[in-house]
Parts: sequence; structure tokens; C-alpha cells
Amino acid sequence: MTTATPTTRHPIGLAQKLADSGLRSTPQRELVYDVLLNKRDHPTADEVFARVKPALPGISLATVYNCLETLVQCDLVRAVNFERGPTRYCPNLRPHAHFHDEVTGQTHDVDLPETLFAKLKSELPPGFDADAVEITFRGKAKSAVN
Amino acid sequence: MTTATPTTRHPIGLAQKLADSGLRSTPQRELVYDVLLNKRDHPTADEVFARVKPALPGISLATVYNCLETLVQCDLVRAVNFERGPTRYCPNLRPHAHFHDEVTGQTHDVDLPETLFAKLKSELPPGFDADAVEITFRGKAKSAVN
DNA sequence: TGCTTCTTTGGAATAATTCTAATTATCGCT
DNA sequence: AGCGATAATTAGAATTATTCCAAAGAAGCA
Repeated sequence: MTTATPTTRHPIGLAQKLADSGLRSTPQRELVYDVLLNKRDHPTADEVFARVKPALPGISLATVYNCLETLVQCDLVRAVNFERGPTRYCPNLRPHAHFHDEVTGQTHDVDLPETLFAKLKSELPPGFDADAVEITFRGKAKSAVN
Repeated sequence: MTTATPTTRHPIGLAQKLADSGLRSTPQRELVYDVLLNKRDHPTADEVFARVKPALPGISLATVYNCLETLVQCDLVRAVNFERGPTRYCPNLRPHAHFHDEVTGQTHDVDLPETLFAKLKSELPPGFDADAVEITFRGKAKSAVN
């Protein structure tokens, strides 16, 4: 039920968004994006590489890095970092925070009201102007969350 | 006006806190801690290494990493990460967030009311229990802030 | 078709950090 | 003061994640 043909026909937009930035739609980019949409567990570049390989065996890790970077540039995907660990990728574009489970190592999305982000920005002292706020929780998630 | 003698006599606590954890106070640990207290600009391990060397020329980078890790373990210092950059170290133990200036690359502390942290934790869905929350702003800070 | 530009690829290079084994320091005892 | 046990430091090798590079491969269009 996944990665059937690594070609252009997407929920919406990849090819379009790429074109908007003067970039081309390629099987590699499509597939990397597919993989992110299909299993939203915040995979690392290595994990994406592994998931993408079956459908496109010749793909290289460098390309996966390139594609991920491109998707981030096009605002289709967010890069998530947590304490020196490898960068993880997340296709959730809603305003949200991340919860890192110390036990399982999993990362969960936590949707938060936009107002909270606004409130946070409003707490900044004068002279500070934030484009973005990142919120990361660390702790334990009970049982079968997600 | 800094790093006179790299020996034991501190604002308060280092030797004590170390002892509490069954660890020894050493000139290296004292000095690394001094350096963090004396210039609170969130230095990287390399930067700490450079600042520490004049007073203790024989110190090694590995030791600086060890000392920093120890200080973090003893809750005297916090490790701060921002997007794949090198880890930075911060002796500010009050609840606060970090603001990364995209222009200068500097990191500023932003004190936030404890209540805000509490509020954030309270927004977590049931089943999630956070020990810690990290908040990072990214943007530009006007003129001579800090 | 031929040219130009964009992409991908594999491998080398880099950056930050950790590991390892050997040396050195310190502590508690006697 | 001297000894043995444990802890800490050191230099350098190793590791991890990522980026860089130069060459080869597609695509788009004149």
C-alpha cells in the first residue's frame, strides 16, 4: 500500500511547490516525500534512505540528504533536532511541538494552539523579534500513545 | 581579572555539589566552571577550551568535554543545542528560554515566568508526562541588546 | 539534435564528539 | 610519610552525521 510507482501524482502540490522555487520534480524527491507522508514517525535521513531504497535501489544517501533539504526549503517538511541526535524530518506543517519519549526514544507531535506560540513571542523583551519558536518536551509517554 | 589561581574557592558550591555526587573537585573542573560563570555567552566546548588554556596550558579538549559533562550532571550547567550546531553551555539555572540571533549567531537567555512552563506542560495530551520543556526562539535582536 | 542547466551519485572530507588505554592525581588508611 | 585503590586526565584513534566535490546522467528548450 505504499511506494507503488515513484512518480508524480501527489496529495497535492509537491511538483507545484518545487516549480514555484524553480526546482524540478524528480522520482527521488517524490519518493522521499511519499515516505515522509506515509510513516510520520520522524525518521532520520538514514531511515528515509532505508525506506526509499526498495523502490529505487540506485538512490544514494547524498541524494536523500539533498531531497530532504530541498523539501525543507520548499516548506513541505520541517527538520527537527533534539540534543545532538541526527536530524529528523516531519511533514506536519501545523503549529506543533515535539515530545521526546526518554524511554522509547520516539518523537511525538503535540499540537498546540497558535495562541500559545503568540503568547510566547509576546513574552520576549523589547528588541527581540522572533520568526520562529520551537518547543520540545522531554519525558515519558504512557502506554500506547499514538 | 579572571582565572587567577585555578583552585578551590568558588561563589558557592562547586566542590560541594561535586562531593554530593561522589566526585572530586579538580583544578580543571573549577576552571571550566569559572570560565562559564565569567563570560556567559554560551560558549562551545572549543571556546571553553581556548579560554581555559592560558591558565592551565596542559589541559586537553577531552578533559574540557569531560568537565562540561560533569557540570551538566551535577546540575550546575545546562547544555544547549540549536539545529545541528555544536553544543553550547550555560550556567544560568533559572527557568529560561534561548533566543538565537540569526544575524550575529549569538545566543541570548530569555527569562520566562515559571507559570508559562507550567502552562505548556498542562497543554500536553493525557498520557504525556514531561520532565523538561525547552523553548527556543529564532530571529533578530535589535541593536545592542545584552 | 545539441546545449545548458539541474540532479544525482559515490567517495572523500569535515566537524563535533566519544572512546580507549595509559598515565597521573588524590583520598583514606596505617 | 607511604601505599594501594579509585578517580581523573591525557593524547590520539574512532565514530557519527553530514557536507562537499567532481563526474556522469536526465530534462527542458532553442
